[in-house]
Amino acid sequence: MSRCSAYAKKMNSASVEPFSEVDKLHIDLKHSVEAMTDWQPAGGETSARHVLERIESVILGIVTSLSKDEAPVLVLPNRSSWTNVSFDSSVGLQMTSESSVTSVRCDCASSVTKFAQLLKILSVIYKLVQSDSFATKRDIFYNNTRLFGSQTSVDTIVDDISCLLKVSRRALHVLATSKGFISGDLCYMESDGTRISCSSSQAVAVSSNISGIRNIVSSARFVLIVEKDATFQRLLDDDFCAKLSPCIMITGKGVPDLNSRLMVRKLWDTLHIPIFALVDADPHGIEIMSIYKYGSVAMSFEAHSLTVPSVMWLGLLPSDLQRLRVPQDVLLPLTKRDECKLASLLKRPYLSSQPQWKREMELMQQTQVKAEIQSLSAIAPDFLTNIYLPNKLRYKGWI
DNA sequence: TCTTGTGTATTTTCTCCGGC
DNA sequence: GCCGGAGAAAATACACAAGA
Repeated sequence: MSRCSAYAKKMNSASVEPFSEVDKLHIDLKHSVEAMTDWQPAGGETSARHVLERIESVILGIVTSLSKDEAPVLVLPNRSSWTNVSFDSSVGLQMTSESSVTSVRCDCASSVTKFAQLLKILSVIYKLVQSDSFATKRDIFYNNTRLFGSQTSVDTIVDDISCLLKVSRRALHVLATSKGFISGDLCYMESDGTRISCSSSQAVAVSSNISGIRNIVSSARFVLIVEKDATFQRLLDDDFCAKLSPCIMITGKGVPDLNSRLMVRKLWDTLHIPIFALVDADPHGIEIMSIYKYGSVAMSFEAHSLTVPSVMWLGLLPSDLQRLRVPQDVLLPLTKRDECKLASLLKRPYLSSQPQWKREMELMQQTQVKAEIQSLSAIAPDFLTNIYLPNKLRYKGWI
């Protein structure tokens, strides 16, 4: 008997209520949220007045320095330093100190350009907030391409300003094009009143104004975060959401953009249903899943509105590769770079609260192999949709 | 000399565009 | 139509230069 039909037989003969484990998890999560007296949904938007006041206070500091005949300096918290970040199991990676800072001086040749760029973008943001209009980072770049040089510098400075003023990028009236897609048992209303239904066979682009979403209606029993668009499309083609159980699927197409992360957080705040991650069994897949669950260092100052610490790792687990006897020819050897990435992931502060994750990563280190989700099709073309995921959900195969 | 800051490289995903 | 390159969005790691 083939492995595929053996699993199918096991599924059919199972006496347990389908997905009762998912429902149990749902109840546990609801209770844990209710028990958290200090729990609050992702914060509301900072008022426009507030943002304008903070920009004015920065400008006032510069004017004061000039009036004293001193060179103005902008002190930015270092967004790439782990020394400014601490781990809180209920929030994820959070910027708690500003012991490491970057000083952008206007009297220093190496930072005078950045100083000018910061002031230019601050002035653009001030006008946008004042006029209640919005612009994309690309709009800002084309505003003065000679000054900015590349769009990368605009991206970095917008996030630096967001961190400096302690307000979200949305509150600065700066948008980024969403790259994520969502599908499944979900209806909601956009800020402009447009009613969106995600239940059709076509996926819906994740909104670029998540805070404006209201009237969310769903009878989904769980949310499935899918790392890659290719896997997402495959599950969509197989009608995974409708066939298996009412659910919501979302993909951020690789490293997730802010809107996809905000959308997952919005669904968690509203529905309190289990959220599972389906990623490649490689260091980058684990990193992507960690960004949804614990956040990133660079955006740790906004962790309270971006992370969902209840995210569970559903697959593809390194131990699944052995358990399912995935053919050796579809497994890939770990590269030197993968090994470095894995070693750095094992040092992350949140790993101490995830012993099962740690064991899986150590297993990857031992076996020296990685695998993509698509490698499951080597067992059977429909293995992922009809066997792997249903069994994982039925038999509590998440960690 | 050591620390800090900056720039580059690399990874993931996908889309778009031009050439063959 | 297919292929390759560029670009976009997100991330981290590392090398090198500058300043204290």
